[in-house]
Amino acid sequence: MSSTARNTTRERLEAKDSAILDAAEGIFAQAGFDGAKIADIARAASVAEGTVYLYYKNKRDLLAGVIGRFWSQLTLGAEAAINKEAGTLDQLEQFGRYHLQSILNQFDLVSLTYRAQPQQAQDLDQVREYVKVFDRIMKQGVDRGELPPHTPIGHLRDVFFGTLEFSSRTLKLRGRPYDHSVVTNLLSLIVAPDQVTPARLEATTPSNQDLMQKLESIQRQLKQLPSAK
Amino acid sequence: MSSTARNTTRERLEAKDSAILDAAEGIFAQAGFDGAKIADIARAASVAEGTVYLYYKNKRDLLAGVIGRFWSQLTLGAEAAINKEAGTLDQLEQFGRYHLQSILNQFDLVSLTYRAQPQQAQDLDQVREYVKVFDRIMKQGVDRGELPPHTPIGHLRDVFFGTLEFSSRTLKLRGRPYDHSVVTNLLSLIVAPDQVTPARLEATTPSNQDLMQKLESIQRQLKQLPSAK
DNA sequence: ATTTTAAATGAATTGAATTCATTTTGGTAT
DNA sequence: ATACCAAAATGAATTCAATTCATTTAAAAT
Repeated sequence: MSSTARNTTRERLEAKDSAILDAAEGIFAQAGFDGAKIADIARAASVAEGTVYLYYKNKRDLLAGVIGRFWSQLTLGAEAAINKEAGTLDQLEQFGRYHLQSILNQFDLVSLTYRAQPQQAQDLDQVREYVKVFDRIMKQGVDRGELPPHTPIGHLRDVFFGTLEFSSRTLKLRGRPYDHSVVTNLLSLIVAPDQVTPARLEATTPSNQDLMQKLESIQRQLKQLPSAK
Repeated sequence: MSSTARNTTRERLEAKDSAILDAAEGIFAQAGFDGAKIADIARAASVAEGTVYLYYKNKRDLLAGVIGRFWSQLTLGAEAAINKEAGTLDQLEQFGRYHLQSILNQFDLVSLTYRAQPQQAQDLDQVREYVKVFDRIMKQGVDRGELPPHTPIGHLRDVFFGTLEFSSRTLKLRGRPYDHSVVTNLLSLIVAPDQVTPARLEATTPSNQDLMQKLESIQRQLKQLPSAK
């Protein structure tokens, strides 16, 4: 078996796998999990019913494959949509906008993500990867000194994704399209200092050490200025 | 047909309906939608399989019945958990705490609420009723002058429920129990500091806070300078 | 007590997921 | 080229559970 031959074989198999996922994605999104028939998926992928089971253990596993690929692609799209040079607030806005638009466009698929008890923990691996995009932006924001040192990233992550997911449901329910004010409003809660509130302050009350760090960070920035403006 | 007789008949039917819902709730929660077998539910409710279909058109409809009753009860529980005499922030905290605890305790049932494409719009009627509890608290807060006149209640509603739902998923995923800081943190985002009762403000406003805010504001201004960075 | 109507039953039907004995295909060695 | 083998694919047969329905049982009305 030559290496080239093996490659073409694998490519052929991957193409078929991909065809099955494409078909399944369409049918799942259109008919829901229960409504989707393996027979239909097989037909749409131009394979026999039995073939589907060579690639996926069962219907649930097939859905997991579709969902996993979907979130992987979403992660790639997000990386592309975010300007790494921009400031934290801008990056958050780009990500928030991208996220809300995406989950609205693919609402049916997203809804299938958390169908009752994801059997395998690793069913959500790709979702976790996606969520890390937010963590990275926030961490960078703290490192850059654009966010308070003790920003509760974990909590804010739940606020960010939770709010956008719930908002997408609300919009869908009312037959409304993408609404940028959802993102704006959310960001104002997450990053705007003017709206910082007592409990949040309590959670993030900076120590004198934090203040010193902040001053040093400002000092470093000042040094980069050619001249005082 | 005497009025007493009709009552006992109806009561008997309602008791049976209730028994079916009880059984279904337990089995759906334990086995998920697909895993739940009508045969098991019927056995648990001590009725024949066919009887289930006299009360509910099909399995999906039965689930809708379970979910509807669940959220109705949650609404009653919420009303009971909230002290109407208390201030807005306290009421929100009571509701937030109640909500998070409830959806954690009944996580499996809650997960079944938004299973792919709720067929009938009215499947979510009870959820809407529940959500109104939040609206009422907020509206009262605005009327009482405890919240700003233009508080975006609709947006904040999505933040409130979205965050708590997502947080509950996070906690479950990590095998963590109820965590009050989730509620505290959320409320700090939703309720602005100058609207909070003076006592609470005094208790939680440290002086370093102001310094930190000022420094951050200076830093943001620095970033705006053309030559910076 | 008899008739009528409603409720309940569970065996039979149906429909779709999954399996598996068989066939086809593609690669490798002779 | 041909024969051979293993991998891949097929789709008819099996299995499992939702749903239906002819029949029985219980309750209400007369």
